[in-house]
Amino acid sequence: MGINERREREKEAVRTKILDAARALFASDGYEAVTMRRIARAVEYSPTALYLHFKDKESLIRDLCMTDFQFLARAFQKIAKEKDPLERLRKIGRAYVDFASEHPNHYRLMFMTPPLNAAEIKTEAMSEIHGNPEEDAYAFLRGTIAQAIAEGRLRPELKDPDLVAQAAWSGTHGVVSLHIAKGSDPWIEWRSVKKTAALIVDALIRGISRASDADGGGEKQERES
Amino acid sequence: MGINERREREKEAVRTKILDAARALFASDGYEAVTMRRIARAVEYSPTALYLHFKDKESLIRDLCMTDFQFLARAFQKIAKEKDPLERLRKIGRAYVDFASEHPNHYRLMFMTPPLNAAEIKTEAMSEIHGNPEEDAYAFLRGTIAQAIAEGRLRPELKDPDLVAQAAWSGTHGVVSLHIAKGSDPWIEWRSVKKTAALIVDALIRGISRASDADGGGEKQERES
DNA sequence: TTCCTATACTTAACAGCGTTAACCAACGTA
DNA sequence: TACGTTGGTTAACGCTGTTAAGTATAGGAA
Repeated sequence: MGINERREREKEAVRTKILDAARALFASDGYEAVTMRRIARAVEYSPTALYLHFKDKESLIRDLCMTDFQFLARAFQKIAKEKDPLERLRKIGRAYVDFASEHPNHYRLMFMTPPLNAAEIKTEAMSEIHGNPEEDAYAFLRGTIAQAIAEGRLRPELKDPDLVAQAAWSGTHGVVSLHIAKGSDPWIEWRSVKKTAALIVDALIRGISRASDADGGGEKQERES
Repeated sequence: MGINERREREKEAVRTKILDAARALFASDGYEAVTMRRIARAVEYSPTALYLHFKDKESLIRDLCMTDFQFLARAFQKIAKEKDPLERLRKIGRAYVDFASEHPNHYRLMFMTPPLNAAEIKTEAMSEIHGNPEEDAYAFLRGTIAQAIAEGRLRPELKDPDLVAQAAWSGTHGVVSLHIAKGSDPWIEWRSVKKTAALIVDALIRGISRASDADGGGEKQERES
């Protein structure tokens, strides 16, 4: 009965082939270049063939994102060995900024574009990932904050790990998304993403740390154009 | 010879009529509802008539934005009377978040959507606005930071007003843009924009303030769902 | 008054988009 | 050998931004 399995394998193969083509289009030609017809041309199928593998463009894109989210989560995993939660927080910030700088088109898709169907669907594939710090980048960040709170490293009024995690996330997201959206605006003398991100991460960590802790960290001054 | 002037007035009238219709569409039906044909239907002209008044959709949209930028700058003007730069900074943050919360569709257009023509054109109308704190919101923010630096309120290593201004901007932008783009993601237990923004603004101000100044501010704890 | 030209506008059309309906050919099964 | 399932196709619909070509009208000149 390996015959059905073989078919499923083949189907899965063209599925990932489609996803890879879409990803390549994103990376090379940017967001608006990714159309169903161009993806189809890239994989040498008719445009309608894509609909045998994905319900519509929206869900194709969402599938694309999901693997990218896991990619980011895996990047975070390399930081997991850092014991000190505040230092880990700083490294998370750096890894996040690196990811966004290296994959701006993916970043835009993942974090700057509201889903077309305002109410998103909870697929089962996602519920496995969700909450698991090894595959869910937000959970990893949240866990780091929770540890900092548990160890009494944060100011006493900061007791909600979600709130603090979202604030921290917002900091780095703000820097990178502003650059992606407005970085070509000639009216502003932009400073580099790296520098701005370093400043905001340092200031934020100082700002949420308990007084006795607030002087540490952020010591090394990076230089750049 | 008032005849040409009258014509020009009439032309200007339908021009603003078009812009108003587009703005209304944005506000009521959101970003992707704004199409040339729908604008045209709203003003009771043929779709192609819009091209007599705007080069293309891109520049129509940009014109729309420009008046919105000025609207934001005027909102900031109400804060100008606040003398203390750090307190003014806090109020800027609040006003910014309020603006974004009240006009999410405009916000998305203004700050979350990269321009189609990567290289933006410097129109003369813009060069009048640029740098003038009364019409340029960024200039107003930058000026506030510069004052704080001049008065010795910031940590000594923070000497570049653009860098600090961009970091501060990124903080609030991060919060609101994350909510606009991902606020309907059911996997995250979102905290309110207001609360998150208050936290990040307070923490940031604490984090960039000179040590002697860092304990002040951020005293009142707002409550909400 | 009559002709002419510039101007504001329209209709028709093009190419590309996401998506659906109808059709077709090949394969595994009975 | 006949049959239904499966993976693919072509044709088409209604939408998008935009251009080309045509039309009516208003103002100036004869």
